Amino acid sequence: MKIQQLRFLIEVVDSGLNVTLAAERLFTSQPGVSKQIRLLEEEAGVTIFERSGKRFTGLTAAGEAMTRAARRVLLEAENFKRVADEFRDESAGTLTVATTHTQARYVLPRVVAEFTRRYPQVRLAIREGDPHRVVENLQRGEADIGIATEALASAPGLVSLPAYSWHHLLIAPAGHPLLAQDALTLQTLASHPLITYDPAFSGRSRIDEAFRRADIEPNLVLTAVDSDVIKTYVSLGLGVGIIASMAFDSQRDSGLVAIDVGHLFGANITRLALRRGALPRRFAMAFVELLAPQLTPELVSAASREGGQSYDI
Amino acid sequence: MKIQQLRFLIEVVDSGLNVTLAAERLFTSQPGVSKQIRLLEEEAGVTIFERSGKRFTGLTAAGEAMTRAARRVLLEAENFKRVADEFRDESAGTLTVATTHTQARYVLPRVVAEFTRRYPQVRLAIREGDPHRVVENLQRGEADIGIATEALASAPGLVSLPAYSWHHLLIAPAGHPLLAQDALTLQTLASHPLITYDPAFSGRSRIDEAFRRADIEPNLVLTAVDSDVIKTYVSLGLGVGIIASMAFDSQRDSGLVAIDVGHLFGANITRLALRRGALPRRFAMAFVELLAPQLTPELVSAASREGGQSYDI
DNA sequence: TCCTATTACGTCGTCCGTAAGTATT
DNA sequence: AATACTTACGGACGACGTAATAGGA
Repeated sequence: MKIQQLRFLIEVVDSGLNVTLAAERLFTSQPGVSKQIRLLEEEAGVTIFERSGKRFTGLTAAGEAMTRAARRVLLEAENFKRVADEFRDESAGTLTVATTHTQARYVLPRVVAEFTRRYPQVRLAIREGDPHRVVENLQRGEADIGIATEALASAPGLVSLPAYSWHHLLIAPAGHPLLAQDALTLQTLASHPLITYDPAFSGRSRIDEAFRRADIEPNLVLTAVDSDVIKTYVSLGLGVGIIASMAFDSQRDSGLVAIDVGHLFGANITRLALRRGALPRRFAMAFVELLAPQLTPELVSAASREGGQSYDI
Repeated sequence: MKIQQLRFLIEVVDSGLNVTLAAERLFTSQPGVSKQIRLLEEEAGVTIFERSGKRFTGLTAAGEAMTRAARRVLLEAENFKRVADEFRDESAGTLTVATTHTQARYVLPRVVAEFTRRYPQVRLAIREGDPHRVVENLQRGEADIGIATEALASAPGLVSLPAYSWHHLLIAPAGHPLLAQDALTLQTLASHPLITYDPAFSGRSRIDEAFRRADIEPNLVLTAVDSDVIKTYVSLGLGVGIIASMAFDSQRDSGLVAIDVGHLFGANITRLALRRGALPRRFAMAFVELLAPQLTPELVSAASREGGQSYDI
């Protein structure tokens, strides 16, 4: 049994049982993959793939279990290499962070600034996408760290930790009548045209939930991925905006006034996720600590190892 | 990086940094091992072994961490094979149980009888030794299951579960004055010549502890590994014996009388141990369940995966 | 008929074993 | 001087790529 055979096996499974596609992704020849799969099956004495003639049509029960076991082996093999990398050059390498627009635009800049100062040799890549994209990036091992408010907590194969808590702000042009209100309610809010985030972004679920629970239909005139877009249209008088607290800067956003509406929509927890079982490199843990000081390297290291879902044979 | 290189690395470390010995144990040539180690170091770009000239004198910090990581890879590789074995032939294979004399002689026979009836295809091997030997067998992967009353709970690299509880018996020839005593005390006991287990066996630690706490010096005239030896000498009138409750059978041991002295020495818990992270085969779990019905396969399977000690780089 | 996996075959790499060399105790 | 690792070299196996073949959709 060779590591590469396991790699082939996993790639075939992840390519939807298409050996040709798997071979392309592995930058090798299709017959080579085919043969190694066969050799693996012979050595194990077990049929991994259900075949109808020459097509792979599914995984046998053995194949399911062996795929899971193979993933573990590969994960540990990656970790081995990562340990070596760590010692070869403590402070060089690549750190890929998958996150959403709001985080990338308003939260990460100060973290990135400090990080690149401390680790000038680390190539930092930020992948922006919606929360499900973030999850996917992590699951595939294409990103080391994921940061998002949605989708991370329950994703299989990942561990997530709370990074920080925030709430929503209402923004409106200076002088807007809503700003003079004493106790703002959802009812009042619903009587104005609203601009906020796209579904699945930046705590939008909390907003929907609050209105639904109150059985009020908000008047959403525009939704955006991007807080800047929201602010722009609010400035133009198209409506009042609801944005994440960290997206507002009273200096930069002069002309707009923000008031706290945390009491209406509750607190949001932005979480940080890692692939379960994948040991983060030291500089990755440093990045995490810069983002959320309570997440010490020890804590993050322990979390990455914790709770491997037990798999039965 | 190849699995075999990791195997070589671990064997060299476990051979006390002696490459020649490692090569012998691996049934291969010494230069081959030497070369693969070197290749591994080159590929990783890291020095694993400290050398003084041509001798290996120690592990570098990187070597320590990489050794730990390599062990994990190998453990998962073994698990992969075990999964394959499980499916190739659900009910064939080898089960090695490491245990102490008392367990092997008095507890396991009924378990083994039932097990071999249910799994006639499984080759069952019982390795007898003192508790530290049991631990060693497990740690080296030479045994699948360890059963002992001592040493298992705190052993690194193992997980242990309580199997059953027992207590000590006092045995004496029929008619012995001690048997007529109403409330037996340590003090009374100490006034007779005693025969019991060797240190580190069958709850001997509890016996020592009880006497030490009462600040009484017992008169140990003979110690043995083996309850049968103890019974023999008790029959000969050399003294009174203290043995494990499961070692006495009033039928077979006629001529001897036993009384419970659990109130003097407390309860002993015989534990069952597995190598941490090593997935037991189904028949191994069946063996465990026969021994201790409360240890269900689900529970054992979960335990084997639990609490991987986190390792830092 | 197209697509996909297997079979066949030649080449290159690499792993392993033997033998000689060199450094350390 | 003995022991232990490294270097050198030759042989054999194995992995991979190309080309041809067979089996399904």
